[in-house]
Amino acid sequence: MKFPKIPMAAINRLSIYIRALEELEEQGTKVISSERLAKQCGVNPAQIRKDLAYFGEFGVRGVGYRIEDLIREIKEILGLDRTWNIAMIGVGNLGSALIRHGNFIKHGYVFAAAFDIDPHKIGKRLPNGLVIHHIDDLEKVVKECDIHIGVIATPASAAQSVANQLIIAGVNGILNFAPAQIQVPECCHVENVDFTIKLDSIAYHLSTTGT
Amino acid sequence: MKFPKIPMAAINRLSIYIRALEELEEQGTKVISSERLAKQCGVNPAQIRKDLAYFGEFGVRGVGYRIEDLIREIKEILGLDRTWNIAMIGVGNLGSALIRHGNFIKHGYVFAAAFDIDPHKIGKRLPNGLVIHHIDDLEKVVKECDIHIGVIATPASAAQSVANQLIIAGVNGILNFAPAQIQVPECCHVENVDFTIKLDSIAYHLSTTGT
DNA sequence: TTTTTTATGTGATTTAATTCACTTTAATAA
DNA sequence: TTATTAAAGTGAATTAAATCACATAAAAAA
Ligand SMILES: NC(=O)c1ccc[n+]([C@@H]2O[C@H](COP(=O)([O-])OP(=O)(O)OC[C@H]3O[C@@H](n4cnc5c(N)ncnc54)[C@H](O)[C@@H]3O)[C@@H](O)[C@H]2O)c1
Ligand SMILES: NC(=O)c1ccc[n+]([C@@H]2O[C@H](COP(=O)([O-])OP(=O)(O)OC[C@H]3O[C@@H](n4cnc5c(N)ncnc54)[C@H](O)[C@@H]3O)[C@@H](O)[C@H]2O)c1
Repeated sequence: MKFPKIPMAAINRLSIYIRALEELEEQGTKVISSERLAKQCGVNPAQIRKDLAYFGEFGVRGVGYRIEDLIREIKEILGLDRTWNIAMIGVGNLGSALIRHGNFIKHGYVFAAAFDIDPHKIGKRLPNGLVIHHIDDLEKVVKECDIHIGVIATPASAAQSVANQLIIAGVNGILNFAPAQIQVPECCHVENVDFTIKLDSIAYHLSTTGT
Repeated sequence: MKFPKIPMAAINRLSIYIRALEELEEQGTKVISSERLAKQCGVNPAQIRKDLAYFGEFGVRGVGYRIEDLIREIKEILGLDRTWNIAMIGVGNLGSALIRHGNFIKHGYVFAAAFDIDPHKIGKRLPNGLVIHHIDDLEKVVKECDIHIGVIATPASAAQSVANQLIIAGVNGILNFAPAQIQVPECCHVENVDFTIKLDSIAYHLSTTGT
């Protein structure tokens, strides 16, 4: 494969493949074909082979993919052969639920610092041991804790200003839960999570195919 | 337009247009061109016109779109010209944060009932007044409360069984927060929310464009 | 060894989505 | 009333993504 531009959808599928492969590994399976993996992930087998082919040759013809190896390879492709330190901005309802959640650490994501603007919250210690910093200490703490990803869980009205502060602090990856379209420079990558868009899509389907 | 098959991406964009339009309406704007709306939403103007053209003609040539009318039209397209009653399954960390969250009601989504399997939680009253039911009462309560959408916020291990119960109860729209691939019949529409996939995508971008 | 089997890797094809570029229509100015 | 301007609507072109179908290579069987 020459100079392929890699579709974003392919990257997202790699995450899905990893989930399935890890489950299979737990069950003791050693090797799997693109056909069986495809069935488990609900995609086309050729899709899996092509997605992987963007990055190299990881299978054995006539045999399939060695699961242990493939997991390692995909993790390396995605940059998951390390841990990522995350800053949580906005320790409210959602922010604290996310920090409390144990699943992120399993995937190598570590909440390394938490920030808020509410004076009642600053200095408080969370169940997992983190102390809540003032948002104005962001740049300092980001450097100290080697943070590369920021999660925005503030009200929408604060989202853009928080994003600006993150970028000044040198954070180039942002996961935004606020229902606001934030503007960032080219160097920064933003992923938005908006549950209401998903609900809207469900409502559409229910409405069009008899309630 | 004859018999267009509507791309799923178009439906999701309609939600984004609504958000922007509602913001504009609050600011007192009455009319907007596809060009200005496109800039605000970060898409191509022709995209907006084509997305809308799947459903009819809503603009005025030479003028633009009357915001109030367009909001109403899009809401009707998406089936948002009504309220939707939702059941929350799994009132843990995430489930209770979602129920507590005030933004859903603004969009017409009402948490009408909550369910869990933990005996300590059954019968407890949530801040918003809902009583937590046992999951085995799902079918009965779904009927009583006219619920059409189910949100799964249980551990992944329970997700498939919960989905089965929802479908038996006649719920055909599911928003699934558990990191599990659930199997449902044709008639049921599932949307998955998986934050770690978004984080993986951020990790990939940070890794490829020098950390 | 040689043959058969199996499943990857990939160029070619098909399908889908997006964008362009032009036509149409409404409003405004001359 | 007529010309001009602005922006929606849309068929055509482009671009991107997904799938097919077969050549290729490894392993197993003969
Ligand atoms: N809670 C949910 O289930 C849910 C669901 C979907 C979307 N969201 C979105 O997630 C965001 C957070 O929701 P929530 O329910 O946790 O809200 P919340 O009000 O409980 O928490 C927001 C927190 O952000 C803090 N904050 C405000 N401005 C800040 C700033 N400039 N810097 C740092 N911290 C700041 C507040 O002090 C508060 O602690 C909102 O944008 C909401 O729309 C939440
Ligand atoms: N909390 C988060 O921030 C977060 C983030 C991403 C994904 N998730 C996912 O969301 C789900 C919920 O996460 P959580 O942190 O709220 O977990 P949690 O353990 O706090 O809550 C799960 C709840 O589900 C209930 N439950 C278990 N089996 C059930 C069943 N069969 N029927 C009804 N209720 C049942 C449990 O009693 C518990 O109250 C998990 O799958 C998790 O992976 C959570």
